[in-house]
Amino acid sequence: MNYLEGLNPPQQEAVRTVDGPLLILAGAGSGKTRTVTFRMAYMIDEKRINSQSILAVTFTNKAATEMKDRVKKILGPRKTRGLTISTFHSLAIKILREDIHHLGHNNNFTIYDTSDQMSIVRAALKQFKAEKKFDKKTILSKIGKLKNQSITAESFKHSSFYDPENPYDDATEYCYHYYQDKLNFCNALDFDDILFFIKRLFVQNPEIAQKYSQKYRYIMVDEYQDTNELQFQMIKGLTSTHQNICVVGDDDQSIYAFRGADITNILNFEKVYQNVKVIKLEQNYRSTSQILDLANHVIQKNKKRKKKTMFSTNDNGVRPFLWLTHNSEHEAQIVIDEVIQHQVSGKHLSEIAILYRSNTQIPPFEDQLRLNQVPYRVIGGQKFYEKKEIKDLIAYLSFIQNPKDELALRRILNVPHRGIGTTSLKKYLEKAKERKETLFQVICSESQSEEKIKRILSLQDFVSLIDDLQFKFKKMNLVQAIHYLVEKISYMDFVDKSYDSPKIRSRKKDDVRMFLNSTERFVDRFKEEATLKNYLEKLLLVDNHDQNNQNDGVLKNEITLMTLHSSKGLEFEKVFMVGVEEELLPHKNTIKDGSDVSEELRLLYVGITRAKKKLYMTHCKERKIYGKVIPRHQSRFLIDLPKEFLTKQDRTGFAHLSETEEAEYKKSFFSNLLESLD
DNA sequence: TCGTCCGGCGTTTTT
DNA sequence: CGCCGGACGA
Repeated sequence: MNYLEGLNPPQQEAVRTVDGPLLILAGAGSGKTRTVTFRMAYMIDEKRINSQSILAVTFTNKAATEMKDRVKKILGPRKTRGLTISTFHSLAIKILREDIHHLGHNNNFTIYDTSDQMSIVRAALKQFKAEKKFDKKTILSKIGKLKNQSITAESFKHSSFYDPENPYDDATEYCYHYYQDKLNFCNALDFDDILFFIKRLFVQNPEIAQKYSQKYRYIMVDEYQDTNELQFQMIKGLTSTHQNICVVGDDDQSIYAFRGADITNILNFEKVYQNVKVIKLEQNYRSTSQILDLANHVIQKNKKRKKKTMFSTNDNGVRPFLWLTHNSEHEAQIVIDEVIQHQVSGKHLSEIAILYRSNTQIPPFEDQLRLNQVPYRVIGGQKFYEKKEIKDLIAYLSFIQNPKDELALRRILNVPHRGIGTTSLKKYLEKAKERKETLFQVICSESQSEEKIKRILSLQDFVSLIDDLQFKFKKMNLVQAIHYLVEKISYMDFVDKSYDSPKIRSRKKDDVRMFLNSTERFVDRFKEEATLKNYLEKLLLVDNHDQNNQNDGVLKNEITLMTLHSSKGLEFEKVFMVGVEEELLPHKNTIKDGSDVSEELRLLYVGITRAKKKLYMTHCKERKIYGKVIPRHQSRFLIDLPKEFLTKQDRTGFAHLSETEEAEYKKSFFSNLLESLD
């Protein structure tokens, strides 16, 4: 097969450039995934490079899976075998499971998620006892940022990041120590640690970095503009024995600085590696030229960027709209009116997306969609494994796997209720601290007590339950063992007792069943690889976006609602970007004290470039914020825009319609009203 | 030990 | 306006 056919010259150049550092600046809709997957196929099939020495790194599992599927489609499963396409975190975990002992840690570690982190910081703050109240979220994000800068709890106080005048730094310093001690004690790592440990491993033992670098002779990184400092360091380590590094990205689509993404990684790539070849993919195959013109015009206001201008040979199309509406209800109403028009004209609803800056904008749209019985799907929101019931069961699994996992133990100790509440827990925790033992060790020895009081008896029951479970999980396969667990602790009965509303009860029990089903799917898929450890890892790293998406690639007839952030990488025929107004885009918190709003502008750019054929933006005259009506203004990014870029229409009256259209509209409005009264 | 009431606060998100 | 977390009472 000729892997260069059907590609434009810069795309071909990118495919052919296999050796040495390569930076592909791939603008929105420029056929990036196509180029990258063809490049891998070319390397394996044409250049006869062993697939085992090729590594592609992505951010999300979804992107990794997609890339794998696309390469498999080109090469077939046989030639694809051995190819590693992985997220940063999965790869890092794989390396740590093998080599973390060089840092004096146990490879049996557990991974703590955000809510685990929060409960540790909460406990730390309780012990810190300051007059002033500190916000645990702020502390946690400070700790995360420090880890990203390779600052340990010990080095914080002497680092340039520590400001003795700032009381928050004092609290952070205390909490960081408490937090990290707790993690160590529990044999746990948080998401930042996973990368931080890789860095330390590679720095302290360069021969290990070299080992992996020699294994992966050809490395590719997707969405490079989103990498943070530690991810950059990890790639540096992996390329310590060669320079075959291809990074792909678009600085104009960098929207994750708030979580540590460092745009200078892509801007400085040419300085870090020698003899970098730069290829720009500037032809857009996605949008009409009027949509693209608007996008180009908007983004050029950003000064710090790699210069690149997208062009297309597509149709002119329809000029994008900006609609002014009364309030958020009216905004939703006219958007959904348009959606219905699309629907009655017989077109597929999967062609439409509603994009917003903040999840708080969702309710009026959901109301309107339900009212009109338009099928829809909201992306994001609460993750499956964050639901209480699922967390309970996962805590059992974590504890069975890692008996040092104190958080898991605390979670399950009184679930279902065994009469071991916070008072007893506190007592045991203190004893554990005194004796330098784990919580479970204390509980075991307490249960040995001769006293035949209720508390001791239930402790004994608990200890023998855990004993039994550990045995069963060793002996049975995962599905049988988890079913046994749910039965043994009568978890369904516990759920029944926990909620009054029958509706919520059945929803929660469905969640549990869904969890059991997903275990079955996991075991079916991974067979003998389906260990408890692997399952826990998979659960935590699972992609928020594809949990509802176990369908077979057939698009459902429903519209999609999601944040601008989630929309990156996707495309739709029609896009409605709603709430394009000051304090929402740019968001309120980015406006204050002359801070940088360029990321907000890029967010607008990402939204615009999702649209293939039609783009509608909206803003309101006023909006209810936390129950209070506030006057609103259109986004600064769209003011002063020359007329030829955008059709601005006032939809609060009928001014945008001709007289006959107005009569038509009023007629249909009143007949709709009469219908709804039936 | 568990339920209820009140006060505070409120982005974006992956792993 | 609504959720979450802490305090306090049964």
